Amino acid sequence: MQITKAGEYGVLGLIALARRPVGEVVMVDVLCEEEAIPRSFLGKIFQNLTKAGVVKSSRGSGGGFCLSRSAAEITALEIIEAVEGPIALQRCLETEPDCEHIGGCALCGLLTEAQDRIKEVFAKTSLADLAQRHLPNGLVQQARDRSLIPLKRDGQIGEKTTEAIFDGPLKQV
Amino acid sequence: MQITKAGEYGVLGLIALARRPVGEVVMVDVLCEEEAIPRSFLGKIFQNLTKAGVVKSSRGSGGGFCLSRSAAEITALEIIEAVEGPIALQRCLETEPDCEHIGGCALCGLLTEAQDRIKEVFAKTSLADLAQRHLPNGLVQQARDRSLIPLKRDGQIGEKTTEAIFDGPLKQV
DNA sequence: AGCGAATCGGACCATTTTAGTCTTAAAATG
DNA sequence: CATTTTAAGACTAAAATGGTCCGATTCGCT
Repeated sequence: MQITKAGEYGVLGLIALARRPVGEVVMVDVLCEEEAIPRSFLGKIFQNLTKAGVVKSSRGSGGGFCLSRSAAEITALEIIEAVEGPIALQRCLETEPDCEHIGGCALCGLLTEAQDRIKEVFAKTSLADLAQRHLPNGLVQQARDRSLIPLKRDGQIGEKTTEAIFDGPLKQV
Repeated sequence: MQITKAGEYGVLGLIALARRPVGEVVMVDVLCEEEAIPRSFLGKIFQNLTKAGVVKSSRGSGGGFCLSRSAAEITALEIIEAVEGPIALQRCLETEPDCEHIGGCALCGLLTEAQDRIKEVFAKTSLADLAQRHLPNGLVQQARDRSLIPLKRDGQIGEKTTEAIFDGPLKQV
């Protein structure tokens, strides 16, 4: 009962993409650096996102990925299901439409309800929402290396600290 | 993002236990037959439920398991977490208390919310609720073997059919 | 046309988890 | 003390997870 790394990376990669102006084509390598994701893995994940119609890919020199729609029109549910397959807590609904227990199964009812709640949460959150409140993981890592952020924080990060992270000269990892 | 077989069997086994008068000691073998669960597997699962204080075990001849409390006081959340470990959609909260992304991670917020919703659903459902609306899997299987229920149903099972399943002579599988 | 840059698609691989089984030990009953 | 039942843990096969790697393809540029 966990989100997979693939799902996690997929969302993070898209957040990095969503930070740029719409339509800008970005290479996988760039996205990986920003969010500290293994390169070849994100490539594979983005293949699924392309098939699902979330991003558009262009090959060849100058190629890369861009969002196929505005970030506000892409939901977290869409992203996660594109990468991990449909969210299905119970198995019976996945393989066969009828539960083995023929309507007398209490578990199915319970799991269906839980599943619906999860989907609600994911469906109401857009990629734009996520991008807005996300601090790039790669930059955070770099900042930590340069001791701009303490490893164990005692308070919240203030505006100043955040600025410092973004303004400092970036060491490409 | 699925419930495990262990979790599923744990709930079903407890439902079977909850159908009896409180305090009655039942052997694993009996519960397995009723819900069509592999014997040795359910034994192991019930070990965890014992440790978690959901059931009490007694060894030796005449031994078995019984609920440690009334079924109304046991929640589905308690059962599932006892068997599968704590429900934690995101990993960062599991291993270390601080998210890697130091509060700037949009994913953590999203997953935490989804996780809270799941827990709500599971926490508000008691074992008594589940037992009430559950038709024993083993019996359903047997009934199907004897063609009391069509494999592909066209409608819902009526009262009559349900009665028939419970009243018929039971072939122990 | 040809070269290099870059993705696509799929094969491949190591590790972990899942879903069980089996065996030995320990406890309770008669 | 023999039988019955759980406890605990070792063991195993199969699937999922988390990647890597490489050849094919396609695009842009000269």
